[in-house]
Amino acid sequence: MVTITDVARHAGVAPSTVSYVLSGKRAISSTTRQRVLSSIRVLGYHPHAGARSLASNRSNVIALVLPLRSGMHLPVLMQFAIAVVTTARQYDHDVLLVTADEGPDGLRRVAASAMVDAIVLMDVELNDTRVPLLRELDRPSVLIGFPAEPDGLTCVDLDFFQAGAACVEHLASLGHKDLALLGAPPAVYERGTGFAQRTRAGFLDATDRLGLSGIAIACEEETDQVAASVHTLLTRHPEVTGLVVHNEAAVASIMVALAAHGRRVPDDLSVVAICPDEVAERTEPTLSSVLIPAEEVGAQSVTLLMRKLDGEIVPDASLLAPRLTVRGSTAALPAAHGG
Amino acid sequence: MVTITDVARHAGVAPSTVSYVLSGKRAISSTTRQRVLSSIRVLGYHPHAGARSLASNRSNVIALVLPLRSGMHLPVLMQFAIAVVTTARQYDHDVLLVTADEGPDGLRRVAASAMVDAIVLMDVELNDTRVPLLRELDRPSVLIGFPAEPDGLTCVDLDFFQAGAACVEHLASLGHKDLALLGAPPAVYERGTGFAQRTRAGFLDATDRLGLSGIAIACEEETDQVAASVHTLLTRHPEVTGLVVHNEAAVASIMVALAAHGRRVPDDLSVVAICPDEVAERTEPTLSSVLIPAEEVGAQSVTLLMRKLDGEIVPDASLLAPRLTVRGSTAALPAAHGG
DNA sequence: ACCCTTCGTCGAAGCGCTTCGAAAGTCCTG
DNA sequence: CAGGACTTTCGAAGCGCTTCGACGAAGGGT
Repeated sequence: MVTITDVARHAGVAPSTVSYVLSGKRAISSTTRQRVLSSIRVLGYHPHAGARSLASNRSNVIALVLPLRSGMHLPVLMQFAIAVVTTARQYDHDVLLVTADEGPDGLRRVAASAMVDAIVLMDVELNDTRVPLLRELDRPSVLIGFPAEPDGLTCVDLDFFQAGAACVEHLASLGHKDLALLGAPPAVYERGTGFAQRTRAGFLDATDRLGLSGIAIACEEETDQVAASVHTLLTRHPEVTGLVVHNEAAVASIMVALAAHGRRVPDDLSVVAICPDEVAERTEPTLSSVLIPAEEVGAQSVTLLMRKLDGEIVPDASLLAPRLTVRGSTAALPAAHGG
Repeated sequence: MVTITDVARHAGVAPSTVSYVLSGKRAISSTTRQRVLSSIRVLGYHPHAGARSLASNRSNVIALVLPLRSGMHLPVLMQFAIAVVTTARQYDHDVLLVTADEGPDGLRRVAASAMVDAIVLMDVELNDTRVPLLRELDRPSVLIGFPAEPDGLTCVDLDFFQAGAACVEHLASLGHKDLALLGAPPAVYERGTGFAQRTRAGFLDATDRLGLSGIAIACEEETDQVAASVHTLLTRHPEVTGLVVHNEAAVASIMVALAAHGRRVPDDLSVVAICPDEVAERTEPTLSSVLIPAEEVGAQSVTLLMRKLDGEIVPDASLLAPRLTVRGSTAALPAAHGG
């Protein structure tokens, strides 16, 4: 192994000088710096991470904590993770992947052993058991999602309230007056995952505000139950012409169920989904949708974390604006509608 | 921060004694051990990871390297990742997530800086640029997937050859004689990702061996192109009654396209897929399938890695046997078939 | 010519841990 | 009861790095 002493000897300087060249914490003359850098290159020197973290109290590693319930939609989780890693690297940090199945102890361990400098919590729930722990740990942290009491915590997420509203506004602009929301499974609402509720609130608020009729119902993920939900909705509320779907897993089944009911999309019924682009583009017709900007959320959370590590004060809540992409599943309501 | 010296003082022993209690590398009397352990608990001591890695040359961290092309199916990747983390924890190791977008340098960096003891490479391709680097690094490693020249490398994967064969055998056992394989997109075959080719080889070998007719064609992932492929297949080869699908992303579209052609599954056509269970269970009818045992592969790779870290010799190739689950998409060929 | 800065570099201490050799204590054996 | 063989614990060195104080050399003002 090549050590800083080897580099120093090769360059004819003191080890501390090499350290200062690398960290830039003191001025080093240009000629010396060049000599040191070239020695580093020649010898293929890489600082020993452990030694560095021992001496400097900084590991340059952040923890990325996966949610407790892996019921969460995996591809989106993965997109988050990739964005977090990529962004962290831009700040010269690495990422330690921590699962919650050790319980909160895993978090405590990586923090207390000085393995990580800071923490990103993914897919935070309203009553997340990891959150109290986070408060007692002294490490900077950022949450993706919102817990019940986010005071003093830094949280990042898509603005689901706005997302729900954006869907309503889009449908309203096309002339639709009778809207429905097919949301997450009932269990998700009960569990109190914030995003489902916030979407529903945004949906209801917007329909109210615009003087439209809006029905919000939960929706399971399994094909047959989806069919049942759709059946119930369409028979009880045949007047509905605009449908908002906030349930990635059920999207495909819902489209099938609508077809089975003889409702053509978008001719008879316009559909807007809140889901990743890839899901929206894999249906027939493609879905107008509000995407979950996983990359943006991941990148933003790391950026905030780095600012906190630098001692900056950052805003408590960062809500990323929804972006609605119009595709093939929404169309204007025909002028003469039976009503 | 609580250090080993604090613990030693509290327990009335030398720091080295505490260290030996923790590592078990020397015998410590039961009474002393109890005293030390209780001090550790009382003080809430966690060893400093950096100091430990500096002194012992072991970081107890392994690198998990994501594939270069994130085109790979993300949920499966995530399942791998979770399994790797969970298993690593059982061996008291943590996992550093490394993306390949820094190029091979990222790998070199984490290895050379002693940040990780060993490396797991996910989704290895036939001509993977990371593989030569792995050979020059001295760290133990395990690959998930097979490169073109796996000599001397430890590789783990589903046995795709057997998987292709298993699908054929299942269909054959139901009396089907004319089979087809809808595989990965052409680009995947060209790129040389081993698993696609191995499945095809297994499929063709088995049809050959059993004296069946077998047609293997590639298949894109987009809905309209899938429809075109299915159309071509069914019109050119109307005799086909058994279909093997090895393309997760296209599964749903294929089912739709078959229906559009008036082919009922499984009445007119039996379908077996090679895909994760969740995909197989979300179609109508549910799909008989060979699953990609992501958890098993992830766990197995870590287990092998740990054995290598302990200096054991492990087998070069670990092929996990396919397991076929019969669901609703396969049925016996009616005795009298127009042929 | 002198003192006072400023700049660039060096040397040494110390981060918290592991590990090796040795010391102290215990127990047999002859 | 001396001497060997263990057992259990200690002390100190050292892992590779950062950082702080200090020092010599230049430069500026008087």
